[in-house]
Amino acid sequence: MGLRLYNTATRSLEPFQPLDPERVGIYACGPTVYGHAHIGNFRTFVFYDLVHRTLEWLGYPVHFVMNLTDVDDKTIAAAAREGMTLEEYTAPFAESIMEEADTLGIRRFDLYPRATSYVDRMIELVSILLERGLAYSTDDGSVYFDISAFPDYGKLSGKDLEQGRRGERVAADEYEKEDARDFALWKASKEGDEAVGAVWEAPWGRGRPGWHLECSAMGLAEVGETLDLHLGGEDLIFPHHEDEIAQSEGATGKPFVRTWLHVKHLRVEGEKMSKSLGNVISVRGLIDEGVPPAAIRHQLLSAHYRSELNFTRAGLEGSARAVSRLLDFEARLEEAVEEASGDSKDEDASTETLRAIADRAEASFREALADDLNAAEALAALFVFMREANSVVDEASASGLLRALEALRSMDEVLGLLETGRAGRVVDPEFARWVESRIREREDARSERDWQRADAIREELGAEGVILEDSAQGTRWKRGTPSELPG
RNA sequence: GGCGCCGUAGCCAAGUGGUAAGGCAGAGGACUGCAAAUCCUCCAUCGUCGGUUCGAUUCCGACCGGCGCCUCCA
Repeated sequence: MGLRLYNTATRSLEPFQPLDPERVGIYACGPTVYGHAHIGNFRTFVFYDLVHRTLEWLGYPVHFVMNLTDVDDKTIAAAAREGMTLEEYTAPFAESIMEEADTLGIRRFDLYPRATSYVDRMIELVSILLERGLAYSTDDGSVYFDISAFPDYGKLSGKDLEQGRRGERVAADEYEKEDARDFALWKASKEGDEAVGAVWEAPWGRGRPGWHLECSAMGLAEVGETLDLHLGGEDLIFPHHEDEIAQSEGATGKPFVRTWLHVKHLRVEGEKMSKSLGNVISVRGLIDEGVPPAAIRHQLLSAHYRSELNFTRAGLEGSARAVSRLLDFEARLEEAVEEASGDSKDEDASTETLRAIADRAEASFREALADDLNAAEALAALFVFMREANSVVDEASASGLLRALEALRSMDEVLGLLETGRAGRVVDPEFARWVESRIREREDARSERDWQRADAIREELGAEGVILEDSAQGTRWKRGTPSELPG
């Protein structure tokens, strides 16, 4: 079955059909870099990552662009408060967001354009819209989009245009809009703007671009006149994306976006995350507390992107355990492959069974993703695979085990849990040498059946975060996640 | 008020017109010197009330409860 996606514009599942199969063009609304990103932002970014990885996994050549908004009211205000230019103020935030994204296993997209680098394009767009009579400038040098000239306005969000009555309350408005629903393409400069360098020369006056304009400019410039996919948080449907459509289509005369994908907001411990509730969670904070990044990623992937996700502490612990099992599973397969290739086990029934298990798992995994990127169901397929494979690992031959390992890693190309989780188990070599020497001492004690000494060493290692696993092939060790450690 | 979404086991969370995936937690068992890891077994009738249907958790309606957008918040 081919990929099907839920298109916000049509409110239905549609088969995915890129305009150009050689280059799938995707634009995602990125963060405003005026502060640290929170876990809600990262639900969205992890979703972008899921789209990115899934399409590539399915074989599509993807061109994926996510913008960074480095000029808007809040950014200007914050920069002014700090006495900095926009550039100086936003740079560190952009950097920290990228770092955290890396930590969560969000693969780099192809391009991260910044709004301030595309102002020329925005001015061009406004000129075209003015020429075409879709926009008007006002005495103060601002420019507004004339909604009444764009009949499709409201189609994406399903707004009833007759709701806001034309002309009403315009007099009371601080701007000189002709219609309360018109939106700014260009804002005439104010003193604050000058101080932080948020001012550009345009034919109709000095000022700065309106927020919605940047995404049209960057999308058109870096992806094309018609995007295959445009992604964003659910809150952007109106007015941001509605306005993007009006500007872009008004300027090009072509459909701007074929499929709109919107991700739902998350909740924290069952409540809306908000500054007033004081429950805004930062990824940086979680990581500093010792929460494994892979656990965060797991929880963010555990619910379908169009449903609300409840981000909780308890869930984080559960996710840490789940990821840990996945890592154990990979390690177990690797070890088994090594052993099996040693004693050249023959192909047998259990090998065939393992191959069948892997095939079936990949098939249901693929089906889940193809069905509107159902990551929760894909995860279920992976865990069923893990249970079934674990039960035959000891009997299978090297070729069967390799097939299982290949399937596991293939699925992780999309989920990115192993690759993210492995980073948490890296230890420095000196520590590893110490652990191994303690394990050898414990082996001596065990061979003398000195259980007390053996257990004492295990406890000593446990205090350092090391978990031991005795098996017929010797003792394995791993570094445990906080939730697995005593205390 | 307008548009829309959700209510599945202790927690998280998929899904289907024909008696409900997966994860975490929990109970019992196998394995183990003891553990760990792993495996096996157990643990829900799907907010309430009606309707349609041979049959509904899944469709329709009402109600109760929670939530989103409608103001440059992902």
